[in-house]
Amino acid sequence: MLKLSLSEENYLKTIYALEEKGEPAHNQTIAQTLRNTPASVSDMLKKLTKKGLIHYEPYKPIRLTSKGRQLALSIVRKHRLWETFLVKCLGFTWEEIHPVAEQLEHIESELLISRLDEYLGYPKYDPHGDPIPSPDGKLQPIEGFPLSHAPIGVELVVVAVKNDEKDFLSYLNKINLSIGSSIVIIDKIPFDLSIEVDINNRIINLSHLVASQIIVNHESNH
Amino acid sequence: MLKLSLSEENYLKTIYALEEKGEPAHNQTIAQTLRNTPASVSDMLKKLTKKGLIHYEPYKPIRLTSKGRQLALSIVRKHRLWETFLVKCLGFTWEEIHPVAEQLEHIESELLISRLDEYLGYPKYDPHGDPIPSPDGKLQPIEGFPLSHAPIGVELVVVAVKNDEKDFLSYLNKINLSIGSSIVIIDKIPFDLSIEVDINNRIINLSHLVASQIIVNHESNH
DNA sequence: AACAAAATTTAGACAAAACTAAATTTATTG
DNA sequence: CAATAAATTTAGTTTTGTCTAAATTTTGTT
Ligand SMILES: [Mn+2]
Ligand SMILES: [Mn+2]
Ligand SMILES: [Mn+2]
Ligand SMILES: [Mn+2]
Repeated sequence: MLKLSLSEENYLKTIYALEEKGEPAHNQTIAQTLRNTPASVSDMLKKLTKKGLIHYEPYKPIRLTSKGRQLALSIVRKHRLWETFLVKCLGFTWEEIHPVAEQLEHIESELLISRLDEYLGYPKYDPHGDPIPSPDGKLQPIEGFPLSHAPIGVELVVVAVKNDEKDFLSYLNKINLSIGSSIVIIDKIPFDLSIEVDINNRIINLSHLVASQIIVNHESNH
Repeated sequence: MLKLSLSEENYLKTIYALEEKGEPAHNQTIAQTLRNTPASVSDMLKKLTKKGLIHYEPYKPIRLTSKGRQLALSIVRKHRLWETFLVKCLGFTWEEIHPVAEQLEHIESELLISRLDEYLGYPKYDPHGDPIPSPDGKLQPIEGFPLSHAPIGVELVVVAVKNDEKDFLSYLNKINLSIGSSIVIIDKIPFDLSIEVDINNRIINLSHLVASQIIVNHESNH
């Protein structure tokens, strides 16, 4: 199977992540995510095209080919399995794991990943609630909806968060919110779209921005 | 602390390994180990000198500075902790671990390594019997001597092997020899310096080359 | 000590992945 | 529908780490 460089892997993963979020993958978006210049991105896009990993027509949004998606998914699988390992085995907190998993995801060993998967008990979701792709690249979509769109007065369970940034996750720690937490919306404030919620019998106000990145459901996925 | 590239780390580790084996680190030796040309090695040695990591005078053997040794030891520490993890947690055999640890040793995270160390119960030796440097670069030397130099008729314990090559380790698997195995030398054959040994009540002949790379002691280190 | 052989360094080139600045293409809008 | 503005590509550099071929230094041998 095609061997990719570290950079190529990071580009593929970025394009996949945009696709997953439903955002069109434009040069600029990729450049911002990777903190590269658009000129560098142009160069790499040509290279990935030549390798058959993306569909690329200048100025049009970039799409992964099925081979490209397959490779991207295998990197995402590794990322999420390592994140799970860091939390379940090594006692990392969810805001500490992303930068380490960014490195570990590039380790190349089929055996390592299948053994890690087994060791962890074949987890379906990572510590942020994101689905872990199976070895053949299938993934179980998250069942849920943003807390910002949930009804008042109903008991909800947090199943995922849609943001890996340290500041966001530390804030959730501070208000004692994690995957599996129960939440009830007490009130909605029309003025700024913030909501008042009950988390572990403590009432707090969550901004719309925060609430929109917390995915909840009526029962746990796990 | 000084940040090293992947290549720089591999050069430092190679120089350290030669030093550990007592072989003078000449350009050629380093080139062979890393499968690079002597010209490339010359270039890198200049760079490492400028960074204060080696003592380098053209044509003289290369020695690590104390800063260089410190960095090399931290890579060795990571390598050996990961090897231990692969065997103890993921069920790898000792001939499978080296290439994977070669990749994992470059992951940069203090927290990751200290947590891994803790998770493994602060092991003193890796699966090949090599000592694992402490966080401050101290290492507990192996107590033992080569099987080729051991006396006849005495019960011995295997404490280490001085060769990581797959072929060598697979052979040891085949004859059921591992760290902790009991061995008694039954006879020595002067003609080719091979020895007849009893391993788990099976008598076999070991060549001098093999016996010289098996380190034994009168009792286990572990 | 002189000379051949071996080891090492130097010179010059190259590929990968980034950059800046300039040119070009596409999008927006008055 | 021009004409700006924005996005993207192209051209030309740079850095890192490698290579080959040639020059140089050291070592070993008569
Ligand atoms: Mn992550
Ligand atoms: Mn995650
Ligand atoms: Mn090893
Ligand atoms: Mn080892």
